[in-house]
Formats: sequence, structure tokens, C-alpha cells
Amino acid sequence: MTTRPELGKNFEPASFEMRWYRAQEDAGFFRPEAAGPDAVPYTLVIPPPNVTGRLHVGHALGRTLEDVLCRWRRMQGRAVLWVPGVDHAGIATQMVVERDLKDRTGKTRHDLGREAFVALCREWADARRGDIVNQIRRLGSSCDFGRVYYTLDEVRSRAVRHVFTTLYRDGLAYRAERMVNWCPSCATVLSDLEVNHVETSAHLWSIAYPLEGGGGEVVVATTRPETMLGDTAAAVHPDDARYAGLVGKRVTLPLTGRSIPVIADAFVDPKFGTGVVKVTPAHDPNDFEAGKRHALESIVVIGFDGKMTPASGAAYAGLDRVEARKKVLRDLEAAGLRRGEKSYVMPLARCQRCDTVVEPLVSLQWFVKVAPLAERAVAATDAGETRFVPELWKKTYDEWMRNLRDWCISRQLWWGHEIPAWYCPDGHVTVPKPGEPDPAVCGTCSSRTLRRDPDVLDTWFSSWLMPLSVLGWPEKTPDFARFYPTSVLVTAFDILFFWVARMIMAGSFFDGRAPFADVVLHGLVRDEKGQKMSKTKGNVVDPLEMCDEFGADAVRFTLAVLSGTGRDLPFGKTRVAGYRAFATKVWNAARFALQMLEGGAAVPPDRLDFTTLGTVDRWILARLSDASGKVNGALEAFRFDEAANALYQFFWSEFCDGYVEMIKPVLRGADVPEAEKAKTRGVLKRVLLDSLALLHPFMPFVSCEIREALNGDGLRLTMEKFPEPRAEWTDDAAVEAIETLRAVVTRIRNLRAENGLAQTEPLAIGLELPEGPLSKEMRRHVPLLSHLARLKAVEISSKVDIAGAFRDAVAGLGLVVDLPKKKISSEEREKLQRDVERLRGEGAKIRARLADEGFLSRAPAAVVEKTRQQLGEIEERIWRLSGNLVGTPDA
RNA sequence: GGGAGGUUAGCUCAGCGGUAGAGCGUCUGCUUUACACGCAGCAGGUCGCCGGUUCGAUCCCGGCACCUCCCA
Repeated sequence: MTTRPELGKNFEPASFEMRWYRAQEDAGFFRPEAAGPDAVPYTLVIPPPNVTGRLHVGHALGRTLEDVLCRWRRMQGRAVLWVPGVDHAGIATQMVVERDLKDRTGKTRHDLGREAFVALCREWADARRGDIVNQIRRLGSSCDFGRVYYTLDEVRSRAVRHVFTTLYRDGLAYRAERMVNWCPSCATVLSDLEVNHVETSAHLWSIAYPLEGGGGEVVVATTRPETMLGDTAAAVHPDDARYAGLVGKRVTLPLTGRSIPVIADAFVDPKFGTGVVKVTPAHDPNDFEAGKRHALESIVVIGFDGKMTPASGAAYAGLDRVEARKKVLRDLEAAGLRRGEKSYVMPLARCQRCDTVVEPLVSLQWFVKVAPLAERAVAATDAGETRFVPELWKKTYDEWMRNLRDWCISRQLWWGHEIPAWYCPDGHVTVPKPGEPDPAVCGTCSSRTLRRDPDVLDTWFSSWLMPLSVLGWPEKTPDFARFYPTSVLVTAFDILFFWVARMIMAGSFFDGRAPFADVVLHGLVRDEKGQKMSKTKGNVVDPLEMCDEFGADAVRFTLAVLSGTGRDLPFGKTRVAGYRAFATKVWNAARFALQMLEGGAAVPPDRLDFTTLGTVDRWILARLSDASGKVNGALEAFRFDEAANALYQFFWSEFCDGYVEMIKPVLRGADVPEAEKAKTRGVLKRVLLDSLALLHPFMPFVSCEIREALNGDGLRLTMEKFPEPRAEWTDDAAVEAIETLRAVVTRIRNLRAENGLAQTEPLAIGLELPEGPLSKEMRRHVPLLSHLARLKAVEISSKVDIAGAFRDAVAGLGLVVDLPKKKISSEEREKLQRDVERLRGEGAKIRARLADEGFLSRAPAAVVEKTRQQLGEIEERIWRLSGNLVGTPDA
């Protein structure tokens, strides 16, 4: 004896959501093995959330879309492997732990020492990881947590080392002195991607550099006067006639007295400032290059701490770069060398993480030569190995791939993958070969004194290997053999470069196969007003709180519906509440169905004989089949919004508002044969069961809870076969009949509402249509029609005579309502007048089209025919409606 | 400076060659024994502007205006 849960009067998702999640996970459904050894794999890798964070709405969106795909494919019998994981987040974790350490003990990481600090980070991250994983669970994500990864765990670390050593062996990882982006606050180098260029209003100062030996001065323009202390040249464009005589002369650098040359170089923009620029090879990327071309000395005046170095001169050494600027300007003023300033808007490079102004500095770092990798990646995407959804993102990807600069991968941090490179006292570099252990002696001079590189690798250097490393690569694991390449990657478009493009590079380069079949790029979640969420604005929405308040099902459905909308997803309480209403609707519809099913026997839903069913039953099955087709088609195309909307529309408008209302008189009718009721009960159950299955990928909890109450096997739903359109349920005649009937009902209700007639006052009507299958259907449904529209009499024939009746044309048939003309409200009369006029205008346009020789000869015959039909219908309607105005008081 | 995208109902957005759609919101009626997180119904749009292609353009092409975003 099973005790099925009752569906309570109130829909309370919190009471069952996590129970179903645990049941599904405990049953092993989230493991690909659940589908059997022969099932076709379907693989996704989760974009790893940052270990320092709490899941935000962006994660909720991504996980929802991924879960919809996974649950849908799982129900189709695929061996779904969705691998969850967490990112060790180098800079972020180190900063959080450092701050925490400072708050608790007042110590810095340097006080603690590297080993102890890293241990602290590890402890902290280990404690946080479980929280993140549970947050993923709260969203309903059906990941295989038995395979959970962490970017700093042993398997992933092995992959990172393998890749670094391989790249080094092949000459694609190299160490070089370059001008890099340095964040003085984070005290590390950053890759180009981690720097934001922000339009900033600044100043352009003009400074005079006196010509040596008298004879005037040269005026240079600069936005960074403090760097002049490191100038080693002034430069003009070689074609600039104004300064042709200047090239080769020397000027005296103010404040330092240094003698520097005036050089000619095409990198100078003659339109910038005065056309003469100062050259500071140590502190500007363009100047750095120019310095190399002209063999200029490079004088470092700003250090890694953002302070002026001794080389800047005793007066400035030790000053912060901001202070130094002020002092330089003051000193120039005092020396009478300032030649004006103007405001100037320029892009300023800022650290993506802490917003500090990034300092371009020359430094010895590790780089990856990305051109060969990009070449493979582009070849793979060009060949369609990986497709982008929406497709237009490929343009952005291609554009970026074409203009790549080498990737700076070393970071001056302690927390992360240590670089597997060692140096001997003579500075020789030793990197072990792939698969080899740490070296004991220098590979060049055999020195036994080796020091490991103190830096760690960019966190993205582990992330870009995700699809490979998550499956155990470079080991030839069974998982890798079965599940690589993966099926889909779902992520926000803002990490297309950071992550997606690099993963495609890594996969296609190291394995030879691109890592994904499809890359789905979704938009960014905004607040309800479309504004970017930010802590300072206080408009951040916590998806987990939303799940608690409205249910994860509602949150998921909302995100799915919004996902189709452009680049921004306006998300907030009102929206979620709106889709919770849908979940509630499903709940209540199920309660109704249960009541009805308790009323008597039902034909088992899998033994229904479609051909023996009534029109209403055949109609809803045809519509269900159509909805199944739409949902599957939309999901195939990654149109989550279309799939969700199709479900919403079908379930609410057709099933609840249509079918359920139409079967009430059948199931409650005293004179309806029990056999008919049993069939309808069977159909009711069939439709509800299939609807729950269609809904399950979007709402994996309420669907199970209802299924349990309805069929006693809620858990089974997760592995149920996903509904598909069924050819045997196609029935155009039934669809036409019911849709006509519904249109008639709507028009009658509308007439009542507009003319102030009580809904309860029964009316007599007539339907005018030629004898045929449709008239037979309508005749058969007179009781239903009467019930829905509150009618006392319905006459169906080719011509109905009811004296003074209101007449209209609805869905191609004549509607005659015994609504005496005097009862027609004046508002209704005005509306009729407007309608007739509008129809006349439309009719005139169509008539003109049909008189157009060009249209008749060139438009397809079907279109011409359809147009003729339209005209007929319009004329019919005009004739009928205008008849209502004849003889009325206002006419 | 280079590139991409957008402009459709009050709001958020679908549609993309043959008579304009959804959700939410507004308005008007409803204690209709599943549901007021509801039921029924109405209203609301020169589909940014100007040209072109076409029998026919919201949809294709060109230009313009305004707004985003990315890269430098």
C-alpha cells in the first residue's frame, strides 16, 4: 500500500525541492553510468565558480541553461556527464586571505612566510569549496559530483605542468624582458585581458625642453609629466617639415640636466600636441619600441611599488607616482618651463580587479607564444568543429584571434600553480621535460644550486585546460576516451576571450580536436530596470535567496525565459513571482486532475486508442504533440526562451483554459457514459504526465512532486522518455473544430461584457455554416458550447432566422446572437461603426491588390488564392456587422 | 581610431518578404466548488528616419540619427 502525498492547497516549493534533489542524486541519475554503457555521451564542463565567491545570478543563469540541456538529453537516453568544479582564483583568494589575516592578527603574508601562507590559503579554500558545491545543488543542477574538480587539485595540477613543460620544450613558452602591465596595488603583472581601458578626463601638459647651446626650445606635450625624469630622447615625425631642422640636435632634459637627442620616428603623430613627444623607453609601450629602434637608454624612474626610484633623482626618489607628478609640475613651473595645459580625454589602463591605474613597466616574465595555437583554433572553428550560438560571436572571436599578442602567464603571487622552472646562480633556466620530475641539477651547467621560479601561473592557465583536464588528460583515462570532446559549453559572452577562445586553443592544439561541439553564449543578468548589478548600487539579487522565496523551479523558469532576450536579462522579484504563478498554476491544475481521477476509472494513458476518442480529447493530444515538437525543436536550437514559452502557452492557455474547462461538463455530467469519462480521464492523465515530462528539465522539483501524487513514481520522471511529437496524434479537423468553437465562445463572452449583459443570462444563438464535417462537429458540441457560453438554444444550419438578432462572422462562420438591437450599447455601436470602417479600408486595399496585374501574374498562386479568401471573409464580416447598425437608434 | 550589435505595444523583448506577437503592467467585469500566484473581456503599435530592390518590406540593400558593447 503506497501512500501518495496529497497536493496541498498551497504551493510550497521549499517543502519538497531539496528532498527531490537528494532523491535524484542518491539514485545515481546524475552519473552518466545511469544511462547504460551503450548510451551516446553528452558532456558538459561547468564554468568553475570562483572559490572566494557566492553564486551570483550569472551563475544561476548558466547552471540553469546547462541543467535544462542535461536533463533534457538525459531523458532522451544520453549518457550525460556534467562535471562540476571550483576555481582556485589566484589573486582573489590571496587577497581575501591576506585581508583576513591582517584583520585577525595584524600580520602580512610576508610575516607569515610563503609556506605557512599558502597553507592558510589552502585551508581557507578547502573550507569554502563545499559551500559552493552546495549552492550549485540548490539550483537543481544535475552535475556528477562524484567527478567534481578543483583547479588546484592533483589531476589538474598535473595537466598544468604537462602543458607548461610541453610548451617550453616546443619553444612556445618563453621567458623574456618585456613591457608589461603592472598593478602596483596587486603587486603583480597582469595579462592584457586583465586590464580595462577606461575613458578618463585628464590633462595634456606642454613642457619646454631647451635646445643645447641656446637657440630656443622644443615644446613637448605629455599626459604623464612625472615620466620625463626617465626621458632619453625627444621625437618628431620624419616627414614633419616644421621640425626637419631639429632632428639630430640635442636638448637638455629639464630638472635633470641630462642631454638627450631629438630623433625622427614614424610612431610620432604630428597632430598630437605640438608634434614633438618625449620618449621614455622604460615607461611607455610605444617608447619602449622606439627605444629599441634607436638604441636609447632605458631609465627606470618608477618602481614596482609605484614609487619613484633613485634613478629619478634625489629630489623625487621615494615619492609616490601621483605625488611625483605634482612636484615635477611645480618644479617645471619654478623653472619657467611650463608652456600650458589643456584638458584631454584619454583611455586609462586600470587593473580589472582593483581599479588601480596600471603602470607599464619592463620586466622579466613568462609568456606563451599564442600565434600557433590560435592558428589551430581558428582552423577548427572555421571547419565547424565548434559552432557559436548565437553565430555572430564567431566574428568577435575571429577578430580577437587575428590580433593576438603573446600571453603573459606568470604572476607575482604565492597562491596558484608554481611555475616549473628552475634557475642556477649563473641564470640558466631549467624546465623539466614533460613527465619528468623536478630537476636536481642545472640543465646547462650542472650546478646543483637550483632555485625554483618564485612566481605562479595565471589562473586562466589552468582554466583554459578545463575540458581536457577535467576528464583526466593528459592521462589516457576511460573518461577522456569516452567524453572528449564535450558537447556544449554554456557561458556569458564576457569571457569569450579570457576563457572560451583559450580553451578552444588548448583543446585543438594539445589534443587535435576542438573541445566543444557548441558554445552557447548568453547575456548578462541585470536588475529589473536593466541596470548592471553592483554592490555599490545595492541592487544585487541573490539567486539563492530567490530560490528560498519563490522556489528554484520558478527562478530557473524565469532565467530560461529571459535568456533569449538580447544581451541583457532584466531579472528581479516581480519577474520571478510571475513565473512562480506558472508553477502554482501547474500545481493547481494537478490538484484538479487528481480530483477528477478519483471520480472513477481511467483508461490507462498508454493504452488510449486515439481514433476512438472524442474531438476535445483528440484536440488536446494534437496540441500536446505540437507543443512537444516546439519544445524539442527550440532546445535543439538552444532557444531556451522559446521552449519555455511554448510550454507556458500550451499548459496555461490550451490545457488549463481550454481543455480543463471543456472536460468539466463531461466528467461531471450525470448523463455521460462511464466509458466516455474513463477515456477522458485517461487523456487528462496522459496530457498531464507528458506536460510534467516536458516541464521537468525546467522545473525538476515540482514536476516530480506532482508526478508522485499522480502516478506514485515521482523519481522516475528524471529518467522518463522525453515526449516527442506523435504523428498518430495529428488531427487537423479536431483542431479546426475546437478552435472554431473557442473563437465563438470568446465572441459571445465579449458581446456580453461589452453590452453589460450578465454572464449568467442565457442567450440563444445560431451558427451559419454549410453542411459538412465542420457543421457536424459543431452540432455534436452544442452542449459544450452551451456550457461554455451559457446558451439556452443553439441552432446550426446554413441560414438562421432570428428576428432582429446581432450578426457577426467568426472564424469563417456566421454567428447569430439573439441580442435585440435595442440592447446593444451605444459604446458597442460605436465600436461596430469603427470596425466596419476599418474593415472597409482593409477590403479596399485587398481589392486594389487583387486588381493589380503585377500581383496576379507574379505572386505565387497560393498567395493570390489566400488573398481572395481574405477579401471574401472581410466582405462577409462587413455585411454582417453593418446589418446590426441598420434600424438602430443611432444609425 | 577599429569592430560588433541595437532602435517593434506603457515596460522587457520575440518575430524577420505575404493582413503585427508574448510576458508583465494598465483598464473593465467576476466569492464561476483546481487555482485571486485566479477567471473572463477590452484597450494599446505611421515596427527610429530617408531612399532603393520587389507584384508586395517591420523583415532584404544603401544612407542618416540616436543608444549599447568589445578591442586599441
